[in-house]
Amino acid sequence: MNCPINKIKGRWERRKEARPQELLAAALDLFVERGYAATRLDDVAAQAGVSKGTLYLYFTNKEDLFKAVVREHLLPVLGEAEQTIDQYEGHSSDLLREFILNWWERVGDTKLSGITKLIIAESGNFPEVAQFYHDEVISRGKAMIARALERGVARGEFRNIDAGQVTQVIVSPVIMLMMWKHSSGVCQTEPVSPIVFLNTFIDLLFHGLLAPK
Amino acid sequence: MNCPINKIKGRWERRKEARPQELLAAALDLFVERGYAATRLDDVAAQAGVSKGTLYLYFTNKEDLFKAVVREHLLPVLGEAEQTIDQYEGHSSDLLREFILNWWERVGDTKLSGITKLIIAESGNFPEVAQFYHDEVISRGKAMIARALERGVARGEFRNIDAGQVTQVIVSPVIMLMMWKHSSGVCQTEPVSPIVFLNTFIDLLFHGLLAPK
Amino acid sequence: MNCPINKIKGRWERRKEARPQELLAAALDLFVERGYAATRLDDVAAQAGVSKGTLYLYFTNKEDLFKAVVREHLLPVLGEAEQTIDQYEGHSSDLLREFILNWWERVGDTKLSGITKLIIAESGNFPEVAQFYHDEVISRGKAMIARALERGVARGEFRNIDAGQVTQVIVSPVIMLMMWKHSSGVCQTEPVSPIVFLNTFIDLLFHGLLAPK
Amino acid sequence: MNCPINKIKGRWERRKEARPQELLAAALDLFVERGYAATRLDDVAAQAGVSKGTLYLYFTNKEDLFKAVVREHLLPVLGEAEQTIDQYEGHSSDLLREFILNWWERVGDTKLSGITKLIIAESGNFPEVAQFYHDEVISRGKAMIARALERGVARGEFRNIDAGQVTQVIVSPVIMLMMWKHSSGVCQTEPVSPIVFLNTFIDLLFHGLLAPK
DNA sequence: GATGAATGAGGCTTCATTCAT
DNA sequence: CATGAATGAAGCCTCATTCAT
Repeated sequence: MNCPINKIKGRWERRKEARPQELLAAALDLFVERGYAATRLDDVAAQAGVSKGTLYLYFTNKEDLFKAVVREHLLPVLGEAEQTIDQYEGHSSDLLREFILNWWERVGDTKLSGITKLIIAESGNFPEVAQFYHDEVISRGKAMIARALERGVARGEFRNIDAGQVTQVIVSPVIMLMMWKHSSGVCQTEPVSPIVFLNTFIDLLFHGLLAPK
Repeated sequence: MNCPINKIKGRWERRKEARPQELLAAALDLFVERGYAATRLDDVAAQAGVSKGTLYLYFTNKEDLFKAVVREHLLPVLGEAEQTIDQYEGHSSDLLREFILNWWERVGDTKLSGITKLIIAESGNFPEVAQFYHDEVISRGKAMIARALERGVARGEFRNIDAGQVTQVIVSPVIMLMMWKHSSGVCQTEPVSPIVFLNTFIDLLFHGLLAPK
Repeated sequence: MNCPINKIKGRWERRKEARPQELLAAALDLFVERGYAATRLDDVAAQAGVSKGTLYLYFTNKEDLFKAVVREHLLPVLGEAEQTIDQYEGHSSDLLREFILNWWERVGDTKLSGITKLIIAESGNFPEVAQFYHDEVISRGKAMIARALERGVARGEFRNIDAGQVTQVIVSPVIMLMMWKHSSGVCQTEPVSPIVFLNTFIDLLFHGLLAPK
Repeated sequence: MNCPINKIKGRWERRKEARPQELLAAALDLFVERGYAATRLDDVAAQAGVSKGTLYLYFTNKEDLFKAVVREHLLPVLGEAEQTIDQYEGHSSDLLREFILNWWERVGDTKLSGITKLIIAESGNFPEVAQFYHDEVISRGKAMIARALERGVARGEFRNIDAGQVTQVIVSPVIMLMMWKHSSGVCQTEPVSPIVFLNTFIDLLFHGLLAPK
């Protein structure tokens, strides 16, 4: 019952079911590190500890692998955020602050930020990937922010602004941070604390830069 | 005056000047359209109307070609901006507004914005390109903005903020716009007027989002 | 009677008979539809409703599977035809006509025609398959026709022709029809009724094309 | 003027222009020997004495290479045959005999017969190739024969037959011979003289098999 | 200077076969 | 008996770079 064979069998079965997860983890790492075009499927397989061919047992091709990575790692975060917003009860500026900081914590401060960078960087060269990402991630994300803004306006908490425009403004600092994080030193000389940066931004967003008269 | 060094330098400079603008223009177009890794030197040569071999007469390799594009098209803009800032005499908030809008006009609203995107997107895969760009463009650009901010603080026009942090805040909307522009519709559903976006941003930067009490 | 050999043989025969007809049927379908090299064993197993591994329990490899298909589906037809010829009692031209039409009905108008096409098309790339097919099918088939022709000559019903040559002539229309059938429209624009074609051929074979004087 | 350099130069320039022909010759050899799917472009290049990449300087891909082979080697033969038929002045049975024998001599007895075999064998797996071949070769070839038959009927030299049907009958022996030739021993034990076979066929076609009463 | 033919390493994908369970 | 996960050799195609002319 405790012989080596059982151990081996156990390990194998566990791996069999874990394969897709291992591959997705490896793929996420490499897509984030190198981008879409530059990650070689050979390397993904090697990093997952399997051979090239094994990868094709679980994913049709590179594009399918990428989509699976997004579905596995990014969509759940979106789902949770949607719930949070729908159930929020406090002031809309707090909702936005929480949303931004949460977004940073759950995505920006994670490998996942690399996916955002990848899309911005390479979607032009891979239209199908771009389309998929837009439909599954971008449009859902934008709708969430716009809803929060409209809520603030409706409750008289915000000036009467154009939700679409301000959505892009709100989006920009987090995206910027994600980019910087993955530009590995090209765009910043000394390390900047993302939290400090975001608070600076939110501060400006709500109180402005001008000195009080 | 007639020593060998002068002869060599003279020949090199003549050569440098003779480098066909067509090649640099074609390279800029394609780097911007497809990114660094994805532009084929074949296509650059073809678009410039010369043969692939000719390209190698003027540029050692792809990297050298890219550096030449940056030197030819981006560095002059930086030089002019530096002069403007040093000579400015008005309120620092006007200086910043002018700087941002000018940056948009001279770079963001131009093919050149594609270079910024390219660097952010791909510098991780090409360390030498990253190093070059940082040294020649990023560090110079950051220094400019920091100087303007410190001027504002010194003249009592701005709250006493951390110049380094705010530099990044100021940089973000223009970089965002440049990214969006080159994400070919993936990141925005309806077209956004960059000028409107920038004014929204500057507005928030100086007056904040909160409704007046 | 009880020696190991018998046990092995017994087991082997039981195994052989147990070889699922589904696998052979699926293999026939796919070999006919796609050819030898292009049928994937994955697909054969899937179409038979078993796993790929199961296929290897019954057949050593692709070649063995193909041989089994031939043995299962083609050899019985040959056997029956041999009997028919040996027992025939009428005019040799009727024998030939019946033979040709029967051949069409039992093979040509069936999936089995695809095997003939496959052999002609690909035997060059698979010498062992070619050898097997020649020994088991071709040589037996040719012997049959030659015997019928020699019978006709011996009985004074045919001109004194070279049986080997005429064998090939007789063979050609049926083989042609089988080819056409599997060239999926490439070699014929309008659909041709095989029966009409064969009768045209037999007509010409016995009466010639020239107008009667 | 006669130095080694000149010799080398001469050789190189000659090769440059001869490349496509060398590649087409190698491709024809290998397509004929192995079929479409089984010929590796590496081997084509190697047989032409160049590297893999060179092949892609002249042909977009495998399909394009195959089409070029057909255009280069097969279409000219068709053109000549069309002229011959249009200008013929003798008896239609002589025209047909000449056509068949000429077809054998110019195509069947040549490597080109392998193309016919390839198409019959593999067109089902490569629809685009099939379409091309049908449009460029099959339909033109059939039209030719039908025209010759209709001429014979119009001049009272032939019985009043269905041209379409008989076209297929006439086509069959040559196609059969081409197949046999490329079935390398699978379908025939002793070598058969094609000329003897064709004459046997034409004989039967015009005089029938039955012994004179 | 200019050309463009040639190279060959490298990436994606397929599939017959093996083998632990 | 049956499974299906895993392998890895092999094939198509791309493209930065070289070099004879």
